[in-house]
Amino acid sequence: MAALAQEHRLEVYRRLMQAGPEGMAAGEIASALGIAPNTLSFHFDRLRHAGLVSVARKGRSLIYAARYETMSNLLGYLTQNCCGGRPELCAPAVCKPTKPARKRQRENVG
Amino acid sequence: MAALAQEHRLEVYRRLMQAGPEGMAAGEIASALGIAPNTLSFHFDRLRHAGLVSVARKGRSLIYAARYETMSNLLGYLTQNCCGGRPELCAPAVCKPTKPARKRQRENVG
DNA sequence: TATTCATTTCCATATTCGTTGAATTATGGA
DNA sequence: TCCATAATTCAACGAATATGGAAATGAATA
Repeated sequence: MAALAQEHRLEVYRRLMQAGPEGMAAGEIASALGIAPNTLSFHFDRLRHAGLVSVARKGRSLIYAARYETMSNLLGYLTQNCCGGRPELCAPAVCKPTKPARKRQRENVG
Repeated sequence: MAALAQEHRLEVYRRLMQAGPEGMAAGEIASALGIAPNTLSFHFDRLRHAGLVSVARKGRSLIYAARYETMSNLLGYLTQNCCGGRPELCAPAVCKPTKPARKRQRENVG
């Protein structure tokens, strides 16, 4: 989770999300965001280690792409562990745009 | 967001979430989590500065409580900014436990 | 008032983090 | 092979972070 707690990494990740499954070349992101390539490489390492991005070589460029599943897991973790037992307090902000209707639920907390 | 990117702070916040609106005394959390009181005070400062907790004095103890609204905002921010344009990729993990039956059902994510 | 308890603030330290510059690996083309 | 491009690794630095001990603050109590 700490991987997204840094401005540059968050920017990078958002760009990759916008780029979609095709991803973007490292240099492309570097020039788009104005980050030095080696600095960006450092951040990529963090993102990759956190499982937030995947990488594949294409020619002489390395293509990075966001891993949606990990973000999904992160959101699930936050709602389960941080809002656990009281999802009605946190879920609305996330679920509202998709489906505002909720039922009551009962969940035990260790 | 960086406020939760630290193990101790995340633990503290989860405890406060579990404690509910009544909150917990600082010393109570300190002994429960095995964190030195002054160190904990440092982390409380971060959490409070991030708007994640509120504090109120009760007798000679300071009662900290989680602010659900901020977590709700955080989840909203993550879904909007990181999953923006593709909420169908992230929302399922959050919305599923509340009401699984409406559209297609997805396999559970770790 | 003096004392005691709970918590914070101050200070000092070891660690981690983000960044830069130089050197290195990897791919593609002449 | 040699060269250019793309990205990484390495070494190092300043800044921020997390932590603990000592002292100070605030509030209840005798």
